[in-house]
Amino acid sequence: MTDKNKITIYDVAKKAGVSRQTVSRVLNNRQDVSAETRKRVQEIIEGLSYHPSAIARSLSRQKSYIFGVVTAGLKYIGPSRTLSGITSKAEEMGYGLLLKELASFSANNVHPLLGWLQSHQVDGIIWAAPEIEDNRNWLGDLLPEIDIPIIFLTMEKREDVSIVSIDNYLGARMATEHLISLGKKNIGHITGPLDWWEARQRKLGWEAALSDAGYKPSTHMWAEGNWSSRSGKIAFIELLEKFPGMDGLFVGNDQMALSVLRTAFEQGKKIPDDLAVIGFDGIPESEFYCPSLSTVNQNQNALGCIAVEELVRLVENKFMADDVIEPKYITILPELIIRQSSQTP
Amino acid sequence: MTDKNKITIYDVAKKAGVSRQTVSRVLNNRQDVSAETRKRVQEIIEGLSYHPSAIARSLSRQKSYIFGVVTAGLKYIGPSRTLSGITSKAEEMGYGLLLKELASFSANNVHPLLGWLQSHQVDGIIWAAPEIEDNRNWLGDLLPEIDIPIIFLTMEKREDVSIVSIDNYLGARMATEHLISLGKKNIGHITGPLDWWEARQRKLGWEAALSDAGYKPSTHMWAEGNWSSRSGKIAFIELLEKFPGMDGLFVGNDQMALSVLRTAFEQGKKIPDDLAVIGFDGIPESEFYCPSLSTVNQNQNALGCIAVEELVRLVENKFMADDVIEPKYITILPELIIRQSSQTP
DNA sequence: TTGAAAGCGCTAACAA
DNA sequence: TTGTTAGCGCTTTCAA
Repeated sequence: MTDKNKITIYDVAKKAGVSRQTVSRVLNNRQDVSAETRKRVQEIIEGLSYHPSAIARSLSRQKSYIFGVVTAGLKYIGPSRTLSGITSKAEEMGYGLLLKELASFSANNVHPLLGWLQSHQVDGIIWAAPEIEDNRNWLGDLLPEIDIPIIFLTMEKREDVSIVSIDNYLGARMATEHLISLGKKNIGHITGPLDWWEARQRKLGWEAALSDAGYKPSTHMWAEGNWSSRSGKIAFIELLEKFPGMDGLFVGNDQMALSVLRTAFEQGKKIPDDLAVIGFDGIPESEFYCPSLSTVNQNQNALGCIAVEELVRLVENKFMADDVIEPKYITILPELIIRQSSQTP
Repeated sequence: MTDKNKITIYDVAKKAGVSRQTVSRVLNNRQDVSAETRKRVQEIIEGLSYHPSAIARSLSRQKSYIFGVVTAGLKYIGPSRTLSGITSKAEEMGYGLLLKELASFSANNVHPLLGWLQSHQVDGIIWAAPEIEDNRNWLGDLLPEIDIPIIFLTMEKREDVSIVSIDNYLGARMATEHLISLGKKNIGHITGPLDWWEARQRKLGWEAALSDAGYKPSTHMWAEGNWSSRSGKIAFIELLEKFPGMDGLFVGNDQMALSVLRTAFEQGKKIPDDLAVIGFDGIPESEFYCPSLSTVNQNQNALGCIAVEELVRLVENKFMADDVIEPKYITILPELIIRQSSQTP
């Protein structure tokens, strides 16, 4: 390790025989520096392998080029895919990321977290944790106090904030209508945990598709899971009992669908003939389930990318002009992927 | 939004009728403040909902309480599980995280990235991207220039840096020995991409277990995949041809094992009687494969946690004392999970 | 084209 | 127990 005396702009200036401002101008690519001086300074910067302190810059510019990201459930694939979209787009747009993962999905006490982000002068916040129960209640109280642009992911439309969401309702409709188009007449549904907004939206889409086709969704036709494969199995067994005529099944996510496929196999049910199955998410493995799983693909990577793009818009606008941008509700369309589990023979 | 004039320590001081220093003392919980003054200042802080600027603090203290995290492949479950361990432990230890995801696993040009982290004065760096090909070559050149403690995840032992690794070699041995203990005599292997250090370690473990048991590993007994389910299928088909007597198979990860199970089913091979299969990783879904998959569980969450703990040790030591800590190579033991795919009938 | 002075918001060292 | 003075490393006036 080299000695700890870090090199500052002052060292560069001294060595170059110019003032610190001049070095600063070179660093910021200003035009008012003679070519000659610029070159000399640049060489010295190289030679000293000097890195200007981003922290000092942030302080003096009052802009950090850092976004705060609040996420939850990184050990699941969905949130990480979104995060991956966020990192790549943020990199592209020249922003760094300060990451916080909530201890639980439904974490409610966001006050200290917001304070922390504020104190770190993030230029904007991406709220990528899902909407569950009342974990958006803080918005009413705290939002007015925050002077930092925020963009939310996957939550119910509100007038006062910008949101990017995948259209879960539409995806569920598409899935259900697809099963109907197969000639299935008794279509069940395994929901996600219904305190999740996304799970409720998917259930609504299923109900709407059934109603539109002249069927009446009712309680014996659905069961609630919690996204996990284990819960999917339990819900499926429950459904087999209370909805014996079921010939089609829309499952709230792919992981639950995995154990549906397996349990159906164990029980001698033929898929898709006896029972057509479609999942939700489009995780890469679902193509290799046995049989391969039809699913509704949601592009979570794009979700993250779009969130960053929109946030950059909000932020740059705040710094440049003073005309407030209207909050937007941006919707991403899901996409149907048909595979063996719901293929017409 | 409230007005943009942010509240500073000066505003608090003025309102409380004390100096900024006194406010600073209250903020930092110093003892040399009268109870009375402290209380008054605290109330004003509350009332103004004042958040001290972490950026200004970092600048003046020369310590940011931020770690840089370099990761790759967040869209895959492994890296995200590790990241999740990192976030939770960092939170617990009072550190924030500045996140960078490499554009590709094998990204080689880390120079600007290191510069960026340095300029942001991170107190330490967690290098969580995997070791592939020559993407550790920069260590020799750049490491001496970096004055920031770094901890690396899952890479080959070196004397000059601290490393936390899961013992891939041992895990592979355990898996293979387990198959041997079942009475299997012709045990194949589907490797990960062999430019990955982890994949090579697993292959070595498989070879060692075979040799120790008196079998001779040879080229016709293994095939190379790239971690994906699709590649697993291709490799399996290749193996079926060139190693027809195969009655046991150690697969480099669970996703590839998924398509092995499926392909075996399609070909009428009975698992585990005709072919016993074991994977690697222990992803939650593997329990619900059909049949459920035996696997070597690697606790990636713990990997992240331990990395943070060790890094905190390095960092605090650097700030407190000046005696250099010896680099450590910490190893995490994997764990065998036996399920249907390798169960004695 | 360059430099001097002031300030970003905070803390450390010293005085009172 | 409190306040004063400097300074963290940079950028932004303004003047030369």
